[in-house]
Amino acid sequence: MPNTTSEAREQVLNVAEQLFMERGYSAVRLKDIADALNIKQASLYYHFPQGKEELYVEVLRHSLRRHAAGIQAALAQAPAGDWLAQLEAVASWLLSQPPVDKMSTVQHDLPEIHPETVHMLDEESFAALFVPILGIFAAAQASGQIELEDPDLVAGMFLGMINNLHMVKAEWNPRSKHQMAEMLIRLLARGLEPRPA
Amino acid sequence: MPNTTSEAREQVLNVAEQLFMERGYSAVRLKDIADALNIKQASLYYHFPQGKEELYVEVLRHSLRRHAAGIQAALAQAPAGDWLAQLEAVASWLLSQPPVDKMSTVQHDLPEIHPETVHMLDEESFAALFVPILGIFAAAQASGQIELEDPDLVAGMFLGMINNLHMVKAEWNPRSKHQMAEMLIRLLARGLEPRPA
DNA sequence: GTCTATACGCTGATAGAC
DNA sequence: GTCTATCAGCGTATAGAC
Repeated sequence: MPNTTSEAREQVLNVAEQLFMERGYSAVRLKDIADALNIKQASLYYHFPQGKEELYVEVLRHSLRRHAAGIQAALAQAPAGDWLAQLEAVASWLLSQPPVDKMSTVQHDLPEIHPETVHMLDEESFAALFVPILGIFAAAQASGQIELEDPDLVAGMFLGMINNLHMVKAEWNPRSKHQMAEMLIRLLARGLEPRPA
Repeated sequence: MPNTTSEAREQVLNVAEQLFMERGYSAVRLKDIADALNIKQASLYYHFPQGKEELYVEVLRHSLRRHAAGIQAALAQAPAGDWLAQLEAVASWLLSQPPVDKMSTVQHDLPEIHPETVHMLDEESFAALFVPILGIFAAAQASGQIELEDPDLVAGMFLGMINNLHMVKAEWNPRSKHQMAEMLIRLLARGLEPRPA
């Protein structure tokens, strides 16, 4: 019975995720994925009978599920109420993973995908990525630790900012991505500090 | 004599830029570009005899030249020494243009392009986009208006931040991109404010 | 400058053996 | 689960007329 969880299928998803995320949907050939797995292109159809599009969508869902769990875990491990530590924990998780550029992915690649599917992915990525981040800022604001006009905007910027770090080549900046994330978060924190009227 | 500046060629570049920037190199078919111009696919080879890759590279160079000029113009028009106004002017320019995601473009699409060409584009985008922004921050820092540890990092973040705004769908956030840019810049400015030890 | 016609390689996909 | 064999369709590119 295909289409269920299995060792081999999992491997396909992981390898495919790597490739799709770094090159985008249309630039990745099924042969590339098969080669990376040392199997033949046609063998992929055992796991994903509907072909490339199904594989891609499953990759995205797989990735989003992992991110939802990873971000929750990062938050659980960070001191409750410490929004700065929480942001850093989430950033650290995001940097440990292949890039998940919600927007870039969704807008570059998904024109080629069925619109209903796109909508579903939109909602899943919203729940997995955006909502938890937004929660951090909202809580910090509610407790008066920060002042911000538009939590949605800042949450989106945060995600984008961290994601951009994935693309910074080592030659551009000598620091590690984690160091850069930390500096940017510190900068953000300064900007959000409450201040006397 | 092809390969030179001409009305038709310019049109091709503009239409192709739009498509390449929103879908990425491999997802755009020469037929898509031709259709948008109401000409036939093969006709593109009159202007770009080397084919798709040449067209793409010329699109990028064309775009970078326009950005270099546009950013300079934006800076010239902003009050000298007013780094905030300068950032806003640059942001406004960038938002008026099709996206130029230096990094996303360079890393998604350019695997399929000759490496030497990639290097050249790297340098051109560095000079056209990064250097002017960096200049703003460096000058502001030199004159003591801001305090920042890593100007390169902040300049890169600024570019990425503005570019991300291109992908924010209207349903996500009711504000205009310019409003969002203004808010983000204000936030950044707060974070960079010098403060007493 | 743009067209028609066409060649050709590549890619996604199917069928069926092991 | 993975393989070989095969194919239809698409996308790039070329040749040459207008």
